[in-house]
Amino acid sequence: MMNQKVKSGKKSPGRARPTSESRQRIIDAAVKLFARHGYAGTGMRELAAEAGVNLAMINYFFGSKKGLLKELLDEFFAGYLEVTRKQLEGDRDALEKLDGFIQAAVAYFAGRRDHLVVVITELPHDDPEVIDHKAAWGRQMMRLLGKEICTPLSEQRDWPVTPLLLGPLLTSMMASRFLFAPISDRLKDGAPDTDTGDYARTLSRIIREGLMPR
Amino acid sequence: MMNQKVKSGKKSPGRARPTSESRQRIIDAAVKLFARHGYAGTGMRELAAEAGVNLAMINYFFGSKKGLLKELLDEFFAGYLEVTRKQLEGDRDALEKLDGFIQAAVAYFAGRRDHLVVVITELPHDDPEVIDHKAAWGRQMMRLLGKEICTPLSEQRDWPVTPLLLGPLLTSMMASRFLFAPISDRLKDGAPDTDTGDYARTLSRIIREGLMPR
Amino acid sequence: MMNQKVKSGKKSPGRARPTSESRQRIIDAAVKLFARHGYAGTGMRELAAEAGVNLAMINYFFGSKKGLLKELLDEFFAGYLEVTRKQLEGDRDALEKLDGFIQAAVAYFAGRRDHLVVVITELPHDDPEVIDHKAAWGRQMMRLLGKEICTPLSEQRDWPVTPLLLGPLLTSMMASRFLFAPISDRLKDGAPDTDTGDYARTLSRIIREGLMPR
Amino acid sequence: MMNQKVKSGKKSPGRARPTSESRQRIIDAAVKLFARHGYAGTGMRELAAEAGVNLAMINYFFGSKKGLLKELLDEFFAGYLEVTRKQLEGDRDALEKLDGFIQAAVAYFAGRRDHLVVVITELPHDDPEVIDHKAAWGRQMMRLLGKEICTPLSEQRDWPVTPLLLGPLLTSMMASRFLFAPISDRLKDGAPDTDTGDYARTLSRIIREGLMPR
DNA sequence: CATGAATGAGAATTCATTCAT
DNA sequence: AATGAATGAATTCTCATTCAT
Repeated sequence: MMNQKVKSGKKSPGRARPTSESRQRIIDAAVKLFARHGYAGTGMRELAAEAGVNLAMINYFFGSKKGLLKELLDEFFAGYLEVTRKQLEGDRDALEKLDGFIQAAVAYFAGRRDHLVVVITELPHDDPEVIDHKAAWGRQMMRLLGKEICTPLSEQRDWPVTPLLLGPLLTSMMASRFLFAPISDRLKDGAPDTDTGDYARTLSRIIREGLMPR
Repeated sequence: MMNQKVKSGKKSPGRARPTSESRQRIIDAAVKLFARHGYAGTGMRELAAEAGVNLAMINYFFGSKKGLLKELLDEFFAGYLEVTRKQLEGDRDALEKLDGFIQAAVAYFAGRRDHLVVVITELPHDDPEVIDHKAAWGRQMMRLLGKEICTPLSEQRDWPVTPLLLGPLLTSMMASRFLFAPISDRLKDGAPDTDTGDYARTLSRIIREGLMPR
Repeated sequence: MMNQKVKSGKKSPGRARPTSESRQRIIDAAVKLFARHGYAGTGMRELAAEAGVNLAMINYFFGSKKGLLKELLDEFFAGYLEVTRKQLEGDRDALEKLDGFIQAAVAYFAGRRDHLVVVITELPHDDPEVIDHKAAWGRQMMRLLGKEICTPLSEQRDWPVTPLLLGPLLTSMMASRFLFAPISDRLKDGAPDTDTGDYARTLSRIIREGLMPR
Repeated sequence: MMNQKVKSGKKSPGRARPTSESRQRIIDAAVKLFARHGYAGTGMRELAAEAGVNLAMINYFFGSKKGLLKELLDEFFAGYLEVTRKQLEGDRDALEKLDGFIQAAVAYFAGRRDHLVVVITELPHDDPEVIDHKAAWGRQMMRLLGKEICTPLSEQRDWPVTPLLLGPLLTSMMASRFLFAPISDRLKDGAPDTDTGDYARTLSRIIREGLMPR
């Protein structure tokens, strides 16, 4: 009845894991295909084929398709939280922290576009098994944002911005470019992609100063 | 191969359509379920049951599941574009237009939360049959934004903001609250939802002035 | 429960029938499509579309899909039997009759290729409702062939040929060209079709003299 | 899109194939049912039940229902061509070859009545995916017949018989008995079947000498 | 680790038919 | 005579998963 393997993903320190090569190929294929066709829209046969791996291996390694999804989500969330923590904790000025966060997070997103898409498109779906993973992560993000950004800022400002607004808002803004990529690619007629650094800087500026220069 | 029904959706003025009642019930059920379990994650049986309609009627009216999806997307896009056009065209100041747009669009999103979720979560998926619909809509949005907002503003500002950045960005920002709703609901511990109008005003302010007061 | 129309096809003398034009269009479409995709392989939607007629009309006129098939079979059989009778009855020499029969039957087949294909491909299928039609017709053919051809010939020959062999054999021979048409067309590389009359004459000759000249 | 199984059918010598037993049972059931109700008229449920196999195994082994049909056709064609080649190649007299061919082919048909019926009734249907299989086979038959029978005979005779006529004609003649079997069975009132050998001899004689004795 | 076979449930779609208008 | 809506069963095919080897 129970999965016989299903190494629970967050045991050993760092990144150690037997990672039998096949395992990693499955993850890579999953990220790619889930991002393109969605989680539910991707079949395990297709996945196994893309990974060049026997179908049964997926369940062997991850217990189930959903286990694979959780693995991906956790991978992404762990990294995102780490990046956030690194930028927000410390004793810099709140606005500087925010700048640093945006730079680092955009870079993180840019390096994991497919992961990001999977995370975002699965966000609103209310699978009870999956939603816990997301909420647990969200709670930590909110706490950080509240403590390091919202509270300090609210003292200098006449209107409040809660972490429950700011968290989703920032994430959405930074993700927008990658979420809309398939459409943007069609519309930009061969024009080159903006540099990721520039993209982050623009976001930073908008967040801090708004669209109009002073 | 071709659907023999699928009345083309944009003939008569206003909202007239034979709308045999069943048809509408199917659409309503689809919006609801697609938003909760995703397009691919929703079965047609479940859909028919929710709509209280015979399974075969879905294909009878929409030709295919994908035809139904396109209908939903087009419905939403048409309304969104109309709202946008109404706010952006005219001879007001660009920033006033932007304010009006944000108010109206947030209100539009708030009234169609489920539609919105479907549209956003399907955005990055690259089904070739569906992507055209999205691109066609995107093109019109970009044109409007470029002409009415980006061009005027760029004259008063030293750094450029292209519609290809602004369109996705604004949409994502306004959508973020609704996209993250299932998670936010878990995290806000019974605190009441912010009023939609307040939400729009906050966004407006951030867009115009940034996070820091002057 | 019972079909409310279903005029039984062999009532009125000659060919009189209201034949509301739609009715004929349905028959024509059915012959064409049944010949190309088979009876079971043709859907009634496809059929209605090809005939330019509302789907429900088919059952209105013919009671059921099978009723339509029987109509086609009967049409063909009646004509075939008529042709056969005309050529075999009378007091000519048996071999002359056989010649006449082959000429007339090949001409009849050539004018109703699609009918022929439907009849032949449905021959071996054992639908109990349909098999009676075919058997009833077969019986009459056998009787004619036996009386007018086999019996006379057997007196002049040392080996017997029964109508149960000759009937299927002749029909198959004459039909072979039309049965294999889709393949032959691919293989003949643009060479023109043999004239139908020549085809009949060749068959006649083979039947009478065999492949070797004396 | 592509079947991942569908082992290509003509690798190893003789008849070897993994043939997991289920596979063969499916084939046997298909031949039987396709012959009785036609290809399109046979459902896969019915087929799986008859084979005593899980429904999904059919697609697992053959990719699709059509894949299964092609397998059957190819099986039959390969054997038929082999029989033909064995009888027609060599340096015997053309008429002797023809005799040998008829004996062997009738015997082959008699041993595979159901296969034969499937092949013949699918012949005139113009499914583009299937027609290639049939044409490829037909081409080889025609070439053999032309070289070994038609060309030699045409030198001794004043009227030509092309392989495009003779191929379909011979096949139809030999098949006629099996094609018409359900009807013939009804009409022969319990009389025993003619022996297959006698049937072949009669055909041979007709082909060589015609219906009249010298 | 890896594989091929197998399974039952479910997928989307189409079926022939009916019926009120 | 004709139509559009509706139905329940059946269609082919794919699903995620399991298991013996």
